[in-house]
Amino acid sequence: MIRGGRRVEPSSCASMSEWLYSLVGENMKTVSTQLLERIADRLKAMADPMRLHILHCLQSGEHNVNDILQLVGSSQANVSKHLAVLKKAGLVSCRRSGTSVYYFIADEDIFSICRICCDGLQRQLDADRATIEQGRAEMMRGSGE
Amino acid sequence: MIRGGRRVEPSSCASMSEWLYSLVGENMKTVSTQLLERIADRLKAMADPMRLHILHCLQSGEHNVNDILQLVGSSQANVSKHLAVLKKAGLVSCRRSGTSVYYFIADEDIFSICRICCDGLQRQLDADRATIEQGRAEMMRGSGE
DNA sequence: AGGATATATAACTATATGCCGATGGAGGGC
DNA sequence: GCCCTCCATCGGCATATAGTTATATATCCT
Repeated sequence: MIRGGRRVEPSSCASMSEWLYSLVGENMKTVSTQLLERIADRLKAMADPMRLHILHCLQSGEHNVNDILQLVGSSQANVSKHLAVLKKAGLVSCRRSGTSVYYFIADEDIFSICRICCDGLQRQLDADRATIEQGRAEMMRGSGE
Repeated sequence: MIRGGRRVEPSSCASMSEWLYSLVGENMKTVSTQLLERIADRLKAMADPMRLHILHCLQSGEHNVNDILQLVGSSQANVSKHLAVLKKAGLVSCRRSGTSVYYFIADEDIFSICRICCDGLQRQLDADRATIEQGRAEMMRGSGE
């Protein structure tokens, strides 16, 4: 937390909630801009269909770049850049073996996030469908009068 | 390490498998591009510091636009546009009361996602610190010989 | 109706991002 | 050394996005 000139070191906090969740200071307005940016960066790294595809490919285990670009069906340069983004965000890591570079998931939590998103999409669709069906029923009743 | 095919099975997969988890078809390559795009859109809606700030403000309860722009300290037009993005993504909803429009969280799961991101950041920082400390210790030993 | 307030939208600029083609650099086999 | 494979990076182009200013819309009040 870096508000008001005083800086609280993570090590001096008992738990994450004390540091990261010092998100909220004395009042609602003192939110750490830094933290918001870092969360945003992390989400931004995931918020791309191609990168999600790559992550999904790596879910089954590590792969080298050549394998990945075959799996996702894109150019080498493009995949390489996306991998660089994922790596910079700490979502994947890599190791060298000969001329190949093998990438693997560094943070399994990304799949939890994906699942939460899928659940949300599902709920949203269910709600939309219910709304439409209800509306349709009302229209039917209206035309019946 | 993570390689070796571990797969995260969603607990509620039974209900989702038909549509959402058509993600994985017979083989790994048949991933629904549509689903990846929709997940990406949802994450993209969250992946912005200003929008995260707004969401955080709404965590305590509904607020009208004027309150929100005071809380986050931005212009009316900008906040309004961000709210439109969040609404389109289904993350917030709103209701009208007089001339005011009150926005509120439509999907509490976003906070779970934030929480996961914070956990990840924390782990990452801890790992970085450990690496640096270990490296420093090795350097110390090296100079001592 | 007309004015006041609250919110949404349009037009525009600056910046960021995704993609491609071409080039550079690292490791392995000859 | 030379070449080959694999990967990373650069320059360029097209699009997308955050931000601002100005304008439009909606509701309430008199």
